[in-house]
Amino acid sequence: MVRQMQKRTLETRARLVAVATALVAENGYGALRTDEVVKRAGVAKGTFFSHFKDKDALMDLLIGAGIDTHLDQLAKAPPPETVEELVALQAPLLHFMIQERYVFDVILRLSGAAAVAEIGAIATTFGRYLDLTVSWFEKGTFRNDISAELQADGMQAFVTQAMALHFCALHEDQSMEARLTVYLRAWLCPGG
Amino acid sequence: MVRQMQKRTLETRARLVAVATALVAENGYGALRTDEVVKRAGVAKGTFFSHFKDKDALMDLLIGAGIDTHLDQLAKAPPPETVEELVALQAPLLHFMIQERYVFDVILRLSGAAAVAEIGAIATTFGRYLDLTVSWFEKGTFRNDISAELQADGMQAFVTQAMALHFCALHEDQSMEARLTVYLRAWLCPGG
Amino acid sequence: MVRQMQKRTLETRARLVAVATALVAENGYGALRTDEVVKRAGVAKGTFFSHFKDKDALMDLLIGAGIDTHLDQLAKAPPPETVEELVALQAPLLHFMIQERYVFDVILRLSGAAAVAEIGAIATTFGRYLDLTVSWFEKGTFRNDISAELQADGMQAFVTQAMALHFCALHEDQSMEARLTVYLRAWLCPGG
Amino acid sequence: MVRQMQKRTLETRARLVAVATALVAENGYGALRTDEVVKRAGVAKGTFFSHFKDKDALMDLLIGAGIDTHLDQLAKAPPPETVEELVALQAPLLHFMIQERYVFDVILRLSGAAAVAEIGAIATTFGRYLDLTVSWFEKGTFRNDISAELQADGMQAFVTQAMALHFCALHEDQSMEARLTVYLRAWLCPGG
DNA sequence: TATGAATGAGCGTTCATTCAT
DNA sequence: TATGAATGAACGCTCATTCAT
Repeated sequence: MVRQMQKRTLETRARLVAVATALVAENGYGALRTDEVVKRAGVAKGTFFSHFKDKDALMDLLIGAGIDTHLDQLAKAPPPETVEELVALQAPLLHFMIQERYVFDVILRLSGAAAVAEIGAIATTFGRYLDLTVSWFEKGTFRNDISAELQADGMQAFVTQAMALHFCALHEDQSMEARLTVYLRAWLCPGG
Repeated sequence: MVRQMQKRTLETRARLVAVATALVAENGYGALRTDEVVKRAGVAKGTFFSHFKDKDALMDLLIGAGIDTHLDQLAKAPPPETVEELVALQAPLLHFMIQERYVFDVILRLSGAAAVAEIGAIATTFGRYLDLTVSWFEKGTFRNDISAELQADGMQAFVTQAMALHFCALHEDQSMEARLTVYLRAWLCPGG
Repeated sequence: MVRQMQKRTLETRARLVAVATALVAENGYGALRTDEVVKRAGVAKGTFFSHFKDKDALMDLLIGAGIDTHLDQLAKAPPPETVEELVALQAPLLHFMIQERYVFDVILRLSGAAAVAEIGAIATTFGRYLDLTVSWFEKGTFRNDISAELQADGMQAFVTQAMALHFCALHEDQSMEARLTVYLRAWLCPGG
Repeated sequence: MVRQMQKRTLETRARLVAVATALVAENGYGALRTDEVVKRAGVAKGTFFSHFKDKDALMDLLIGAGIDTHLDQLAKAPPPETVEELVALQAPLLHFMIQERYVFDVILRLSGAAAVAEIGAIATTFGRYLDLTVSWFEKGTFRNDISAELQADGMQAFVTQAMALHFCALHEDQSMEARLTVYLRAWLCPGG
């Protein structure tokens, strides 16, 4: 049985997260420094590392929370019925993920947990993301020759590709949304 | 007119590459340290950086060469005519790219050049890779509703996705090849 | 009147000592960590420090007990009558003290109490050690030009020197016993 | 062949040592902080650690230099001919070594090199100290029944003992010099 | 080109000890 | 007594990159 965390523990952890969130808002994710978090939170360095295995664990939490907020919006909206709606609905989330190269890199690294024991916020949230999109495809609005899961999986692949190309100088001619639209049309409306 | 490189320069560069290749063979790409390279090559630290812009430039060269070797094999083979052939043909290359998480990360980072001026070996080789696969799809063996370029682009997306899931503990049930086969069938043979 | 310690208190303390003893047997004195002790004893960190002023107090107890066990043997034996007997009799104790560099360092630090109030197990035991050796010299078997106390004091100095050289790479040619024998012969049998 | 250090290297090292020496003069050995040394010397942290394996290596150098300075004085003086002269001559050195408990501890730890490869300044200087005292005893002023080396060795043991007791509350009644005098008389003038 | 000492900012670690509950 | 989260001040380390010679 997992021991219940004490109130003080939760408070300290919350303060660390709050401070980190504020610092990210000020300077971005890539500029976050553990020393600054610790200093502003008024806790000892050792306390930070008794709450988070390392800085990445904190980044995982922060970015995971950011993704989750966007997923909450997606979950509220009615299931998209066209490729354009699919793209438009997901656009805010995707822009969150590519706001900084650093953020995108962290997500690429942590979205697939290397070990089951290491499933963190981002990996969890990507599970939720996938579930949500599967539910969209289960309406049967798009392809019927393949499962909803596969449609969702494929969309994930194209979303990643579109985001990756966003950081590529050779593909500046098109917006990420335009690129994704082309991909998804070919993926979800073949022959259409 | 570009000044012809001097013999000694070429020799030094060749020695650095040879040493790096040997070290990679011993300890893998991720464990390569510039310190070790220069030490074993018998040159100074600065010499390394007068031959390579940065460590990534060397990695780009080494990994790019590895990819190119595999592409040579692909180019020799007749264009694949089924999804199974597509997967089987590319499998060696893909396994090269996922031999180490570090290698996969470098490829993800460098396959799309961040700036036009930074097109290196990996980016070049990925261009070649794309051209080659486009030529396969130009045979018209697969989809006719979308361009060969788009088919190749999509395959790229699925290949990346399949490789990424290779590093994910939650997806150890299926081999990369199996995963890719499912993807490509859905992508290249919709309704089939 | 000193309040009788409660049963639970004594049990907790005994458990802490027992656990620490076991851990020392497993990993040595230098590797003992309070974290491990309290974890295995199933008590809180603070409990440890309500039983022992600091970690040194526990080490003092543990090592002091080890020394005492050896002193019991020395006390049982008849007073040594030659330098060889002196060395042979004390050898087990000395080897206990140099089993680990860490142990030797703790003994050096605690054998002379820094403050009268801080006389602990090791300091006490060293007092007993000195008394015992004084009693040997009071037999008059060795020097008669100086007091038994001084003879014992000097032996202490040579014992310490011999032990210290044990940790010195430059003196690996001779065993501690051989070194000590030479010293004591010169100290206790001058001109002999 | 050991490569000749470059001028700049020597300068940097000298600056580090000079700064450390100054800081020690201000606050004592125990209060020396690597961060402060680095900061005041105007060099990078990494530079410090490329010159000294760790902080102990610097302390070894500093304290070793201090001891050496005193040894220079001892070397200049004529060989002592009485126990009183022996004590008086060495007194400044001994007081240097017990000026701080921290210093004495470092000396105890480093005076006997644990490995031949680790022979540092203090261990070297102790070798010199021993050689010097051996030369005193070679005059034949004291004992003739044992070698000069053994006389020197024994003096070392008593010197250590006398210094150790200096930090011991139970022996505050006598000065270190008085204690040492008693010891050396018994050691060097037996029967006298 | 070649040299290699120096850079440098940040991360992670240590672990005995304290103190509010 | 017992609890255990928090403390805290260093230290050591990393290692690709730069720059004066």
